[in-house]
Amino acid sequence: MYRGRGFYLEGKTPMETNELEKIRIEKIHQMRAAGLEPYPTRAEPTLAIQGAVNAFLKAEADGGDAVISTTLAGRVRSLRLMGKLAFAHIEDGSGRVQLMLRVNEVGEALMAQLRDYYDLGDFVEANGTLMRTKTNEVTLLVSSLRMLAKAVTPLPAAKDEVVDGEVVRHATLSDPETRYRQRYADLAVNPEVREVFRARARITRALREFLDERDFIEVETPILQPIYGGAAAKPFVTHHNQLKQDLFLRISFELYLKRLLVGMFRGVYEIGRDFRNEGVSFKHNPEFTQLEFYWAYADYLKVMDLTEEMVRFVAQAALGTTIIAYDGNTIDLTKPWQRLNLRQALLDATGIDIAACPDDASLAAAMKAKDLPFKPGSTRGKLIDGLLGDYLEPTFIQPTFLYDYPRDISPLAKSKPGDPTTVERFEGFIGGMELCNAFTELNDPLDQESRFLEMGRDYEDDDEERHPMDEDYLRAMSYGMPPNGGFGMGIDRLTMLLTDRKTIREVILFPHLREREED
RNA sequence: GGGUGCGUAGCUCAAUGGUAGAGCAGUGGCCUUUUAAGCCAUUGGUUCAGGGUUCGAGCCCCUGCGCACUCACCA
Repeated sequence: MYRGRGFYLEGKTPMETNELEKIRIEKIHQMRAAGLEPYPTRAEPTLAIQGAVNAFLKAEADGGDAVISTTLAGRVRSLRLMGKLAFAHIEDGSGRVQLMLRVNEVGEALMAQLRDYYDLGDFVEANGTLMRTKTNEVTLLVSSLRMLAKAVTPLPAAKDEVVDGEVVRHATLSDPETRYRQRYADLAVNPEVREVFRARARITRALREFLDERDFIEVETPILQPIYGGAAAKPFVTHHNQLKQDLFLRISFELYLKRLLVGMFRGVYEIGRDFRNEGVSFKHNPEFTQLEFYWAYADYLKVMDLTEEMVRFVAQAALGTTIIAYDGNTIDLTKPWQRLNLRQALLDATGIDIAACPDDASLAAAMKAKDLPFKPGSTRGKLIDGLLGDYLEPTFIQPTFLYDYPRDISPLAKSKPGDPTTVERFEGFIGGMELCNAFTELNDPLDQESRFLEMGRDYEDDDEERHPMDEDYLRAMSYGMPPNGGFGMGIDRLTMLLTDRKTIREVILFPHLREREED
């Protein structure tokens, strides 16, 4: 449940501060009155917790009685006070360690501070020596302890139990709404959530490494664009006040990246955010991260090969394996991907031969004859796209390329020689989900111009998805663009696959949620 | 945007239309090796919001808000 929040300033009325928070705020005042600073400016841990524990384990393994003295910092995750003895666990993102405080080592005053001022969730710094307790747990025998940052609001986790080295959480924060709206609390309390985002970072790093090694250059192109393009999607609109100019948030990077091939880069790529003003779902967020690359002198077959290699490389680099589990399925990225011709795959799945239906009306008639649902008035390409989404995409659990797409939904792809209705384009699927989209890029400026004009006609009644004519892009292409293969992949979806998450919100730190009214 | 479901203490969850509860956290006491939470005691609620039905509503009805699932649109 959401509550409007307020600030607690001394002498003012606390607004919406709950009982637990009032107690902790009172402790802050008491600490300051006692000459203790609850938010000191600097911390000076000598090691990360896991580093210290590892050093201790290594010293043990070496058989020595080496005394490891260290200062560790972290968040208090458990606290057990027993008068003249106390135990706590602290955690810092690298690991966790137990603290033991004995009155004869730290003195009565510190034991009293611990009792009166310290709570779960506080950041603390402890100096001491590492040892093992009677129950054999690696523990810092504390000689001094101080507050680094007092937590006012209690973290929502209840209890952690360590079973065979695995941390089991009892009654942890699990409400998805709270987890997404307060991701900081989710991350603080659920280590497996942190691991998803660590994996995500390894994935993007591996993609860069893979492309950099092959002499692609990473570039950055405009997010604010006067003309949007490169995909069939509705844009977000914004406005530049001083220039009195409406601008769009980009829906793809494509048209800018290909301009760079005109400028004599052999291979360019960009990893960044796209924005699409459309519905949200388990695989759609209004802003999402995309990788696009364009590769001079390549075609869609070379791009297919590179895609296989790249996804395999990323899985190995990020997970240490090329065999992954997704939604109960085992997916083998080691093997070559299945490659299916779109026309043949649709014929097998639906009995409709799209080659025998060269226009909107004939395809709609064929679908009607088979009792397949469709949206009246759709173009041939949109009908095919619908069939693909309904009858093919969900069946592609194992890695699959579907290739040779209808021309009218692919205005930036090059026609297949000898086939005016088809372009050299493929999409890659894993886990029943579209992962990437690529084509042999159209580099004929005259053909490109007529495609823009066709799109303008087809989408006359549908302003928002209409591709506006990009004259500067045409000018760039008319200077000469090398033949090239282009590629786009959703990084969020790749991360879903590699971390076995079933919704895109689990792989986006701050997914878009509807704004709540604060009262 | 449509359909279905859900919303109770800080967290995880109970409660035939009849006094709103439990565990954990919090608070108090005892305790020098605890381990899910040492032991004992105990506080804590605008039941998402607003209407309605009823002697009586957490529960039934209506409206709104949010979330989840799903359909549509899309990557």
